[in-house]
Amino acid sequence: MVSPRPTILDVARTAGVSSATVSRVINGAASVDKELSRRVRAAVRSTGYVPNAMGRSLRRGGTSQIAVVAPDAANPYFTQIISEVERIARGDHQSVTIAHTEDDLEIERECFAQLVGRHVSGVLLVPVHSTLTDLSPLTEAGIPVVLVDRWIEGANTDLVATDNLDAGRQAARHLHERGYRRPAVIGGPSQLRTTEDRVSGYLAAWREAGIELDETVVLRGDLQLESGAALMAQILAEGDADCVYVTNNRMSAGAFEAMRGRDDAPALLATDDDLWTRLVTPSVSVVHQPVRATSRAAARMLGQRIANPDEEPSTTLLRSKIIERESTQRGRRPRTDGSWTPRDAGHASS
Amino acid sequence: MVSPRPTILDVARTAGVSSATVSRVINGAASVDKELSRRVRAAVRSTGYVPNAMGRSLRRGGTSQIAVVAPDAANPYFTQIISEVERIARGDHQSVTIAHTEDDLEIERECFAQLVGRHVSGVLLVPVHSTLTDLSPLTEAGIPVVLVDRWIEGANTDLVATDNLDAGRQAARHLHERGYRRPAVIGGPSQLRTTEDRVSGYLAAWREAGIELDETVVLRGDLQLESGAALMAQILAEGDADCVYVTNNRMSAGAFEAMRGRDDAPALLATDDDLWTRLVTPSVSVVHQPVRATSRAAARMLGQRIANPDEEPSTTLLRSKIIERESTQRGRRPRTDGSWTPRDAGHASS
DNA sequence: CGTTGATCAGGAAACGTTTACCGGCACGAT
DNA sequence: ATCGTGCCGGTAAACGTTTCCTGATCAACG
Repeated sequence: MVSPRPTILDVARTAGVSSATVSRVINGAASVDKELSRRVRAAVRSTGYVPNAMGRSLRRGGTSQIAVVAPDAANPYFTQIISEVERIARGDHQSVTIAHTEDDLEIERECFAQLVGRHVSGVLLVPVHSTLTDLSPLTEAGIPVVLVDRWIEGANTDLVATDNLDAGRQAARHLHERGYRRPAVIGGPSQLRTTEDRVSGYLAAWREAGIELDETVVLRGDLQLESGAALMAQILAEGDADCVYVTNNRMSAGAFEAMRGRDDAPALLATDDDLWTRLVTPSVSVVHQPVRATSRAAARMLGQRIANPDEEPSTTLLRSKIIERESTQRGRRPRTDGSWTPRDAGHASS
Repeated sequence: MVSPRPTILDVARTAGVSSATVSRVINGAASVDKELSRRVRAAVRSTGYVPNAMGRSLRRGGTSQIAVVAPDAANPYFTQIISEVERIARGDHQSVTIAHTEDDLEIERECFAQLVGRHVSGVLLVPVHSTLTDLSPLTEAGIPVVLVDRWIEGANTDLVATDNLDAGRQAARHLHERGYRRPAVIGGPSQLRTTEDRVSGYLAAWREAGIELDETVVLRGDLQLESGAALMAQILAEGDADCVYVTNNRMSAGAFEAMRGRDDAPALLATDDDLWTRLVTPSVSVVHQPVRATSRAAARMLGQRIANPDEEPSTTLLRSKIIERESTQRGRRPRTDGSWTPRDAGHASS
């Protein structure tokens, strides 16, 4: 049905030269006679030849593929990393492959083996677990790894992440400065270092500000929207807190939803500058994670680590920043000016 | 620095057998003596052998990689397709590579050539352009292609998309049933078939309902948020329309933003069930595109097309559905119950 | 006991490319 | 005129795997 694809030999025959010359013309390495070069290029066009990447990689001893491995496609870093790393990869004639580990160590392990077998030139990794993820298959195979967002115990590879401890401190300071004094916080699973650091920083900053805290101010969810809603409902029911910091984006949305229509709601400080936070009423103040900058830094770092494998691994921490909106302002009544009403259709004339 | 990776020959030597036997054990095809098989497996473990995918693909004459090609990572289909196709790919021991065309025909062309060279086993494609995208490099190389979301003129490949004409009609009917009579619509660039079909369906349904329309009811934006905001501002300034249908998600958010704080705003019917539409006040009725179902159908279809390349291409159209919220309800006053106020911090005791 | 058939392991070729090596040719210098 | 040098093109090997084909061993059957 489909004619067999032309190989370099077909091109060579058509141009009346050897395969070596064709290769030289294609890769532009050595100098080739003008006339021959012209004939070769013509033959490439006329045969529709496209170099076989498998043969090439086999001979060259390495692919030019960069792998991006993340727990899931919903991870906010994922698409950002993808577009950043693609930009860099395209310039370097590399391609990008991806894999999702679905937060499963076994899948992650298997995935590493595949990447080793495929001789990828580098890996951007958001690991599943801080202690149980085992990088050694990759590192022993000499594959450069850059960790993104999550740290791995004892790994000496590059790391690019946000300074979550600092993010938590900034959150606490922001709320304290605005006069709030009875904080609560919705954290993630205690093994997850990112959210845990945010919680720690938050608590530390409140204590430094002279506020006594008992352990009941920390509630832990599973990062999903529903869990944020449930925990916020609990906070509302207890009625103790006057401000709540939510440490991830999905739970932030849930928390906001649980507060709708409540007059006695505490101030809300959410995480991630997602679209909804500026569209809702009242608009929601957020701790903005520098995802774009992080992704870009990670992609760059991998690029230079591939070019230069034997340098010392480095750690880059990027700072979050607070975007202040209405939800943490004192005494604001956004409901009187922040919403609109669909015009009554009855007024319409046809 | 890094020890060379073991090859199948190292394993063979260690186990005292030939490379052929090792290959047979690994691939589990032919039957091998129990004892030898045991020795081979032991040797694989002790050497840390991982098969070289390049050698394998070269010999087998094909990789097991599925490519996903989309204009940009922000495309709502992108992450959905990724996770669906990955699920299928993993079961089939395939991996997934991606490429973004950045809405650039030249990049898309180059990308196709790469995929041909890499002998990918199939491509899921959201094409850049309905008429200018040229699939022939892929099809001539015998690579199965499934188009997602966007149609290509004259291509006889599989297509999975949403029925946009129907989506537009549903939008019009929804608004008409609720008593609105002076419609407007914010469309995309007229070459973009998806939004254009929605606009056409919308206009057709209004006309069928006996409403006279002139051409001024259609405004065209560039799909970005800012453009939606600008066009909605224009509609508000003219004050003619009593309801507005916005044909893509980004412009929908912009349109909503432009309506905030306006008492005389028309009803809003947006596109895509994004998170913000249910969190804002008033919540926004939407035409929900079945992205998940579409992605899943596309991934399945590619799977079976790879398994079975010579069947007739098919077209699958999935229906949208309307999710009714507050923004298209008559006479609703959501501002009185849809928003909340951060508690005044002054009330707090330390 | 001999022959046939089945089963299974090994040798070697093949996939398509790059590149080390070699040889030939042209040109310049002595 | 002859030799040396340098440039450039071709030949062939090599990358690591799979698989065809062959040969050997063994069992069963005539």
